[in-house]
Amino acid sequence: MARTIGVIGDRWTLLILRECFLRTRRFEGFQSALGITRHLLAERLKKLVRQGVLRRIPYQESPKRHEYILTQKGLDLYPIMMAIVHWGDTHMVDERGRPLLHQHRKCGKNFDPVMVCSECGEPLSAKEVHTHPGPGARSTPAIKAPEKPKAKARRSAA
Amino acid sequence: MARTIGVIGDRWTLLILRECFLRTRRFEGFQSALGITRHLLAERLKKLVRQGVLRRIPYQESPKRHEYILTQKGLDLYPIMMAIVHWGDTHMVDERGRPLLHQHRKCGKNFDPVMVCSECGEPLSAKEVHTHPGPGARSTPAIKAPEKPKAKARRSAA
DNA sequence: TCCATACAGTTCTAAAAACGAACTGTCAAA
DNA sequence: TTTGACAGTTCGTTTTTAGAACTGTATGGA
Repeated sequence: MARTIGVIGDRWTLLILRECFLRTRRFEGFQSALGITRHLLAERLKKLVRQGVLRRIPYQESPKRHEYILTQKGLDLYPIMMAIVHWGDTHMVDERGRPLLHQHRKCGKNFDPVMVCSECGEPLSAKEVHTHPGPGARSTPAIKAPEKPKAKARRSAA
Repeated sequence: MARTIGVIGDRWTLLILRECFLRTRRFEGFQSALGITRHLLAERLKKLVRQGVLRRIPYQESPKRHEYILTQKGLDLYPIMMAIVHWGDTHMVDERGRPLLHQHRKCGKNFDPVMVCSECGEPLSAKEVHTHPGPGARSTPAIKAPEKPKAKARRSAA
C-alpha cells in the first residue's frame, strides 16, 4: 500500500489520472481541465511516465509534441478510481446529486462498483477479512515513511 | 472524486486509515507504526474526525485520553484500501512477494478483490464503462482545484 | 515581414506544508 | 523525587506548491 501511495498519493496525481480515463491526452488539456500549475503538471507527468503508468507518445514532429496515454499498469488503476468515485457518491454529494453516472456497456445499466472476493464472489467488507503476513512481509511492523525522496541534491547546494 | 481526494488525497491519510483497519486506535500507535511527525498526525486525526471518518472516543479519564475508531463512513473506505493494496500487489511487489495476504472468512480462502458491476455482476474494466453527466454535474468541464484551504488566517498574522 | 496565437514546457519568487526536535502537562509506578 | 507513558504543541528549518512570466517552435493572418 505504501508503494502504491508513492505513485498516486498526492493531491494532483489521481486527478490527472482521472482525466486520462476521460480521454484527455495532452498537456494543455490537463492544465485547463484541472487548473494545476504548469510546473507541477510537467513534473507529475514525468513521474507517471517514469513509473510506467503513462506512456509518452509523439503525435507530431514539427515542434515535437507528445501525448500521454495510460499503459496497462495505468489502466489497472481503474478500480481505485471507481472506488474513490463511489465513496464520494455515497458520502460527499450535495443536494444536487452525483456529478457523473457510469453505464456498463455490457448490461446497459447505470451501476455502482462493488468489490467482491475473487474466490467466492461475495461482496467484501472489512470485518469479513482476516489479514496475515505474506512472503514479502517486513520484519518490523513499522513502515518507514512513504518514499522519502532523500534530499535530491539539486544544483550543488552549499 | 475531487471531494474524496480532499479527504484522503495526501501522503499520510491513507496510511493512517490503513492502521485503523489494522486495529490501531491510539496516537502513539499511529505514530510509531508510521513514523509520521507528531504534528502532522495530530492534524490529520483532527481532520478525519471533522470529516466524520473517525470518531474520537474517551478510553480513560484520569489524564483525558481518547482513541480513534472508524465510523461507518470510514469503514466504507475499505474498497479503496483494497483496490490500492491490490494494485500494489500486482504492479509493485519485489521478488519477495506480497507483504500481506487477505483471507475471506466466509469462504476461508486467500483472495484478491475484484470490482464488479452492481447490476449484472460482471467484472469491470475502464473500456466497458461509459460515463455521462449526472444531476450534480458542473456546467464547466474544468474542476476548480482540490480543496483550496483559503489562507486559513491563523492567529492575527502580521 | 511583423505580430498574434497554440502548444509544451522551464524558470523564478513567494507562500504553504512537512520535517525534526524539543517542550508541555497529567498521571502512575519506582 | 524522579522516571516513564501518553497525547499532544510549539518552533525553526527544509521541501513543495502556487502563481506568474518566460522560452522556443511553428502556424495563420494583416
